[in-house]
Amino acid sequence: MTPGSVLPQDFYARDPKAVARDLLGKVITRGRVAARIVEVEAYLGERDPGSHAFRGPTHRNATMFGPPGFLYVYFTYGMHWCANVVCTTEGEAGAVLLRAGAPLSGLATMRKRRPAARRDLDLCSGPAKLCEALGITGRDDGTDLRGGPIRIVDDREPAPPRRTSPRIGLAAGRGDHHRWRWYVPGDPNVSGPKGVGARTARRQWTERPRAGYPGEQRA
DNA sequence: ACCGGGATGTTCT
DNA sequence: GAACATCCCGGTG
Repeated sequence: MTPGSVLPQDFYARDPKAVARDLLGKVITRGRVAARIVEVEAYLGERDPGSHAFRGPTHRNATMFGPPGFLYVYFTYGMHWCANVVCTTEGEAGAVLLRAGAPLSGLATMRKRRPAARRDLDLCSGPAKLCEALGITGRDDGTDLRGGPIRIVDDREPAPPRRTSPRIGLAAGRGDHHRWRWYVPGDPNVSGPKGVGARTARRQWTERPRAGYPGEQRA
């Protein structure tokens, strides 16, 4: 993997939907562990019923209201961490949820952190899995993505193919109809809806592999 | 393969 | 007391 350049703050100081789209294909790193981002979701802040910031600032979502280019990490379902990238400007709470990645390097470390993963395909194929593989916890909330332990870099690979879909896991009426999820079609690490109709829905959302995209992993 | 349900604790009603 | 931006395991076909 080429070294790559850290994404500048300007990259994050935009509408979360634009940031989400442009984050596909970028690389998140922690030490020697790295994954290519293949699935994200945009959350628009106080005007988005699906966002943690919908009801204004709280202790939990404070980082979202800070400057762009920082990591917002939250705890959910009593046992999982999820990581977001803070967008727009200080005082606004736009963010992008990192939902899945394709393992690039440090796979041995990932496997150690995620003993439940039976295949490499299970290492980063979900928001909480990605956090666990990269060792992201609440301690990393509020850290700078340009200079902290966790960084997002552009390794100058060509932009991957992109698709959109409704966001996953939102209750009805929480903005679940907006197509604010972006993913790389055909990448097997992309997470999908669980439960009834998963197979049909997954086909609809993930579709078929396209031209071989660098970093795309077939395990 | 495809489901169904349990785990587990913080946040907000 | 309910909801929750989830994951994993074990049952069944």
